[in-house]
Amino acid sequence: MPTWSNIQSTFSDKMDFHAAMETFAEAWVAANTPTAVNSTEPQPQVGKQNSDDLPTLLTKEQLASKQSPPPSSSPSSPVSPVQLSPPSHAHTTKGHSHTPTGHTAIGQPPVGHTHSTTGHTSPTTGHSHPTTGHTQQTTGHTHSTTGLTHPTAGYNHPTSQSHSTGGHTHKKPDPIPVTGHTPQTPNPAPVSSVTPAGTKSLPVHCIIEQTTGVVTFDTPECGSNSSVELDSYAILPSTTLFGEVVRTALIKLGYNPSEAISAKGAVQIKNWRPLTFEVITDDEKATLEDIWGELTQVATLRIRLSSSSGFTVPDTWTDHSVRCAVLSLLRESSQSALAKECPLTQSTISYIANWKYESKLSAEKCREFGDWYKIKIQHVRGFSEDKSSPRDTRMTFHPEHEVPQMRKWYKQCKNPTNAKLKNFADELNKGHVRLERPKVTAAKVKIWWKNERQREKRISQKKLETNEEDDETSQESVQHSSDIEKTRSLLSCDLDKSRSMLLWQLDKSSSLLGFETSGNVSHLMDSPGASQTSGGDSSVSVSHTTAMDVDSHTEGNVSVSHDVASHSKAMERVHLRLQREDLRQGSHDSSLSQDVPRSHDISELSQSHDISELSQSHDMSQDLTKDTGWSQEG
DNA sequence: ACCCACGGGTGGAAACATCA
DNA sequence: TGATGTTTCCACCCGTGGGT
Repeated sequence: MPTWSNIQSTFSDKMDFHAAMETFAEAWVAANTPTAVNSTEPQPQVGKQNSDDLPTLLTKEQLASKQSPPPSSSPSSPVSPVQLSPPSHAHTTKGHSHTPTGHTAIGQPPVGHTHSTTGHTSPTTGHSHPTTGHTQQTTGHTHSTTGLTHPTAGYNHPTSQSHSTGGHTHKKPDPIPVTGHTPQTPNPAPVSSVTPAGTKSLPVHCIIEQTTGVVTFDTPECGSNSSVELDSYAILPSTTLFGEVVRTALIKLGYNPSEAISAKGAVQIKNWRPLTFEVITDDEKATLEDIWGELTQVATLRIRLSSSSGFTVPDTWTDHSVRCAVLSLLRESSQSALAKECPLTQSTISYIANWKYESKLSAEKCREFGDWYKIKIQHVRGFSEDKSSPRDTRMTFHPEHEVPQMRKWYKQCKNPTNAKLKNFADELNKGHVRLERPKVTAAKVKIWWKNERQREKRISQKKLETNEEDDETSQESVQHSSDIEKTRSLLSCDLDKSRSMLLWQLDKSSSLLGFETSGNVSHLMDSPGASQTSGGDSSVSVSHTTAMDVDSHTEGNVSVSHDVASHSKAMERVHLRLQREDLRQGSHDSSLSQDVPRSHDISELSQSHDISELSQSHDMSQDLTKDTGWSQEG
């Protein structure tokens, strides 16, 4: 029987371990996020060995095998299945290509798992690009969990599913008509799901590539300067117009509309040469169902994006080209600023940015815009050097190019020294953004840091308030002591989830590597207090896990090996995401936070396995996962 | 006492969404 | 499409606390 360290070392030889953990993380988030597509699924038993089995990710192959055998030996795409995250993630999976052949399951997203993490700003700090920021609100959270359920919440059991996601409903209707946010329905569909309205959804296997050159599929060579940045599934309504599939899929996968401007799609059957949409059909009214309906098992939607700006001036300006130009311009300019320059009003631009513009722009307006755009493009350099133009005296940081970087720095150092601030300012000034904007000074950066601290504080206060409100409404009559009891119970529940999730991961990892996985959970599950934590509705039925080299656990002090600790890092991200989802859905578990104050630095705690510190100082929904195998003891 | 750094509070402009 | 409401965020003022 291999030890855990053996497993990991072997594992790391074959693939990027953390990439795999990321993948698990993504999948788990998907599994815990209720969506229509998810809920319409009866949790198919694909890949399920026995009723006690742990959750199984639905792989491309599995998906295909549901109705037909998998396409022989060659995978439908040459890309690493580990690649999951959209580019806007802070984390990128680019370059994680050490995937052992034949182990595609590990990296596969669950069917329909679409990222909702565009730009990944926190819900409250969700400041982002003018267009993307809004896009997040409207297009986010389109996870689907077909074939994937919570590890602890009763695998593949509908009621358990509701336990894991109970009460988490999307309050905000998705304005984009293709998201599949539909109410639950008990009617299952084997591959495609069916909404109550009768609209089927189809899982579309998407491979997103960034290309430095011209976006085209015309020549075989043109793929040589492309790099795959995402390999995932998007669940799209079958009624989606085929011509809209690329944009819709991109939005579903967490990209913002402006990125779709330059995108080009092609359909690839198995590993054949991709067929561009124009080759496939001229019918503008053709829907996804018409084209894709019978091909879900074998077809892949390859989407190429241009890493450059991507919008080329058309000969004749149409409603569509104006929209594309506007979206392109909004990458570098705010709506208001653009409205001041161009013939469109800010409100029109706002509607375009959100793709809400119902009526077409008049030909006259399009021409007017086109004329302006040509001049704008011609003088683009002149604009940047026009120092005389009355610019806003307020320092603004570019929401796409600067703020994310600053946030990264902020996370690393919340109270930087003056020297560091100066460095940050210098770094920012090196960026192309500062060619057109006033230079950043250390003082400005300092103010930003200060405001960021305030923002952070405000956010946690808001969270706290939200939780307290929830608590008031739901637990008015509950005595304090019982609150504590409940807290403990919930705590334990989450701990069980965390522990089981980890075990599941380990199990999955080892089974992928061909290790025996029928051993006992020994250390973790048998640890003192482990059994009592699983009380209530969250009974953990982990019947097989990987025996591993984990240090023994003692009450009040968890000393998990570093290997496991490194797992927990990945799990942190899962829980952070889950928490963000919870926040958005306004269904945070109140009782936890009531008794458990927060810590502002997760990473600090992730280093520490001291139970008291953990239990006292953290938002449990994030951090319970950090210490697997731990049980709450007062 | 003075300096410095920081947090709290807040004004007001920018950015954005929505209404009529 | 202009007007208006809301949210976000930069920047400033002021009080406080630590160090010298």
